[in-house]
Amino acid sequence: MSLEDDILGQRFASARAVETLGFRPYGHRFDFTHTIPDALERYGSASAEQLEAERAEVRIGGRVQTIRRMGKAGFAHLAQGGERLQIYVRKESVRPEDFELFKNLLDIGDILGVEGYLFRTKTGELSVHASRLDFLAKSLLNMPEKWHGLEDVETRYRQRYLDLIANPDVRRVFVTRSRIVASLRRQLEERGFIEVETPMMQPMYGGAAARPFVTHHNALDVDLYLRIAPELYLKRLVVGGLDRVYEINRNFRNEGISTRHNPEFTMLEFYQAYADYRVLMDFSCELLRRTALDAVGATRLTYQGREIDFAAIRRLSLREAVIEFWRRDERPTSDERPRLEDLADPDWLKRHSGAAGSGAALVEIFERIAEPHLFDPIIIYDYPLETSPLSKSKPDEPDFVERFEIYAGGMEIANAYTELNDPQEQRRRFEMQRKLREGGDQEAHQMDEDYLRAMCYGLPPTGGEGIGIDRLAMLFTDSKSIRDVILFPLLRPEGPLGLADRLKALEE
RNA sequence: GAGCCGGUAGCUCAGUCGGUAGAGCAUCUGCCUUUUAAGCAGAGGGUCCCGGGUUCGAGUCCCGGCCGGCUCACCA
Repeated sequence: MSLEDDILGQRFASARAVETLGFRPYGHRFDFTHTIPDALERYGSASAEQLEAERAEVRIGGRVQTIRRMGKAGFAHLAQGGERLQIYVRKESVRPEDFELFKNLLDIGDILGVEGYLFRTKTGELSVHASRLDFLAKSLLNMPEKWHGLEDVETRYRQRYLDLIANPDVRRVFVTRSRIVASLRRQLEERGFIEVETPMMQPMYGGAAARPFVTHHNALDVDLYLRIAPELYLKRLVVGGLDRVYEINRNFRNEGISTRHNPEFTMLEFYQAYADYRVLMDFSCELLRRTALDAVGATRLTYQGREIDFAAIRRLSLREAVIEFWRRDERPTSDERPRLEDLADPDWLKRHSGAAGSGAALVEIFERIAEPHLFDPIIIYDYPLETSPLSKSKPDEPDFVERFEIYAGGMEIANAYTELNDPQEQRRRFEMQRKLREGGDQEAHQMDEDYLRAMCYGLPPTGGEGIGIDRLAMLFTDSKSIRDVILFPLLRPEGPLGLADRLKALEE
């Protein structure tokens, strides 16, 4: 018999004994007067004398975190909402069954309700002087160690609930993530955007360059793709007159997993009719500035040891960025810093990149030369048309489109453009993509005639933008890995645990 | 997909040159009415990730596999 079976058996026996004492081992309801954070907020600064005078009666509930038993009395900490409050259980102050419960049957991890009055101990800690205990739930398995918490990364991801119990910082990360999303929603709502939900299962995937997950619908007998982006559906809605529309939801891309990539990730996409990418640049800066304030209370923050400031976002064209970040020592050749004319010269581009087209080469060079250095938040604008099949071209530079990306912490966090709204031009772009696809580019955009049809009815001039919520959460919580801001990141499935059999054996 | 690193008690970790498997917390028994990483005395608990191999002998060395992390590639 392993130790864990031993513990499971002990705890199961303890749950039965709790029942024999007259408690329910798994309670139904507990009417508390304060959450633990509320109680600390309300009474955290009250002096011992004030507490004694007021003798505030409270009922609190939470998970038992520590127990210190001393013969005829003892202390425990209850944890709730990321905070903890001490309780003091004295034999002569509670019912006999309460003390029996506390003395012999309570385990770390159990959920307990306590009624009593607030006081301060000798050492000054706010505590509940218990008059009555309620048993609310038994914990049958050992909790992680109290001092070091749970460090095993795999267990933290697979059993996130344990991570949340044992590591208070983890809770803060996900609270911050929630604040980010709430702030973005609030700002968009304030500007008259409405939130919608568009299909996650799509007969044709588009709106980004990525490989999709495929699934199958039995009744219709059709293959469907999990969406790689909601873009084409949101723009159909703009055609339908939803001039300001947004969606915050999951995208799925069947690609590698890394510290910056999870196969499912959350994206905000919003579309504003009658706006262009210049309007979105200004809006983005304000959006990020206020999200930072709402999420962490400041626009300056530290990411991986370096300060970044969301109130001061630089703007640089893609070509300017290549020139600015050009470094001879990172090049295999001894070329001098290029001039703008070089970046327009197909021969020069061919010499410096293996990519097929001039546009792809320019982007490849940018990603190699400049991207790693984009740590401070920065807007990079004017991308080659070739790599942007859904963006509107620049009137004075037909090989470039009105598109920008925002980088911060060395990561791309947003992508935006003036939407292409000319159906003939869109058809030609799709045909260009089809040629790339026939040339072996699996991620090239598919011809989407249904989308073309919508555009034929007339898409107003529109600016659209996508912001990666997970990466924003990484920046605002100083997380190195995207898995630390996703509650249940994708892992290979575990084998059978055998827990059902062990529980069954206990019952027999 | 490639390279590097890791997997030992429920948790956090030691384990020397290949020679009987260790500590703290947690658990169990006893004592203890203001403790707080409570304390004191005692006890139990191991598929050393899995499978082969070398060896008189493997947690330790070799090979294969599984799972995870990091870096790179792809991508956002």
